[in-house]
Amino acid sequence: MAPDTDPTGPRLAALATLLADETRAAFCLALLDGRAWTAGELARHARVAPSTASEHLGRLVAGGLLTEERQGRHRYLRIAGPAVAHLVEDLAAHAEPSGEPPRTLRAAGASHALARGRTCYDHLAGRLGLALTDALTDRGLLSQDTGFALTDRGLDWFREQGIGLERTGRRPLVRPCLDWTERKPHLAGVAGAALCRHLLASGWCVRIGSGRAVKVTDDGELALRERLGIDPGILR
Amino acid sequence: MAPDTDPTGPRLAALATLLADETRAAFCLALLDGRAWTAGELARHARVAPSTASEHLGRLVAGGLLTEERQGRHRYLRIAGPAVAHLVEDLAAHAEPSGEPPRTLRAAGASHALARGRTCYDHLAGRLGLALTDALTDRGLLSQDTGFALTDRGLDWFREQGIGLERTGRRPLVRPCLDWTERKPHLAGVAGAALCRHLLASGWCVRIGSGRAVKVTDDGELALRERLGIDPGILR
DNA sequence: GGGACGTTTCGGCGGGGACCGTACGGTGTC
DNA sequence: GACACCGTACGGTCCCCGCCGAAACGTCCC
Repeated sequence: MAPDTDPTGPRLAALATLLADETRAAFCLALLDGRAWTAGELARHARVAPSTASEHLGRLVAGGLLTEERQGRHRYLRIAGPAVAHLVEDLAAHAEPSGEPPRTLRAAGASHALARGRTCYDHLAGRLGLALTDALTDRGLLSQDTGFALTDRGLDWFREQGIGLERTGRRPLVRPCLDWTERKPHLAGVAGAALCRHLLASGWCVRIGSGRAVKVTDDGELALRERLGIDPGILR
Repeated sequence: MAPDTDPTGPRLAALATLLADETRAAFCLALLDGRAWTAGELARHARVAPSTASEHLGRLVAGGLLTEERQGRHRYLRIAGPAVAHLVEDLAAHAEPSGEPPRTLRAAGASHALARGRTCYDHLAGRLGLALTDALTDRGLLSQDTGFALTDRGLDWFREQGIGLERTGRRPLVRPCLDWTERKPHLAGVAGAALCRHLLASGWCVRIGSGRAVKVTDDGELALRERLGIDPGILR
């Protein structure tokens, strides 16, 4: 029996409290695009007064979920790290009951772009992320039969493509990420982040507007078909 | 940019709210032993009035985190499933700042037993869980180099031991679980649960008292040394 | 310097929820 | 049937916290 003075309960509750508010949850979800937002942008996004946002952001930073960077009169905020991003993603995946179609046209348009491809903190998700993951799996570079791991041939492939896989700290090389639109896992972890950086750096995909949506370029369609046999039609 | 009417935020907040209370968090952590507790037991454990516990349990059940089973005048409660257990574990792991030694002697004694071996919902954790995971890894049955997956030899080993690995639904065959005492991942998922069941059924380990602590029996020490080369000294 | 802008601090309001005690219904036991 | 026991419904209290507006501070630009 756990001792009644187990400090884990209060700490778990404190952590959950940070995400237990609609405004703070909206902040964290928005920041899942992996980039830095200003306090004002977040306030407008969540439709609350700047003063309200300021308080919330103070708590999220104090709680270690976000980090801040002051530049002049701006306060830039981002998710504190991959572990936090993973946590929020995981929680969001559990919160989503099932496939529920969006209602408004604008939401439908936005969610269509997001469903096609987007960043999920530092890796790719949406149909694009899934297509990459499936292609790696089909070609025997990634094994999902008995877990989730790169094969030896997969390691070679990353090396051939010139995609470095420097392991930093305790972060896993690969990790499945189950996001809340697709219901299948896609590639995350060090390799997922490296692959995302590589596609963006090569100009194979680009960000759309200011959000987390991304789209594959013409060069990208060619490269992905050549190197991974991905049918461009899937990505549209 | 995510639409402002994205329903994910409110749902995420609602889910987090369920764990954002010390009493409810204590309930969920206690139930992580994987067994059913009565409402009264949980109330005493968390030091709240029965009526208070009843309200909390109602919310947790309504929110899908717990399931209930009525038997006579008792109300038995358990974690709703592996996904929920995983979620709570994950959150608890993030909530724990770092290795902080317990203060009271009773807590030290209890946490010592828990550190040696315990169930983590349906698989084994603590030094025992870690020793099993490490042994499987050292013998090339489990690969952690490029992800987390059973090897072909690992699949054979489970078969030889007569441990069935029936996959149910979408649950992964293996999954790393990072709990909050050890800082290294141990084996979870279908295989982790099957291994735990096998050890308990074979009498190689038994539960201590009414909690989630387990200890290895003499038979178990022999079997684990023979089959996985585990030094019994590690488990003490 | 002046003015626009981003952000923070503070006071105050309002609502939700965590808690308890009490009373009550259902269940098992003598 | 009387009694202990487990769980629940209800009323009431208290406190926390999410929100805003107003005012102030710092920064950037002209």
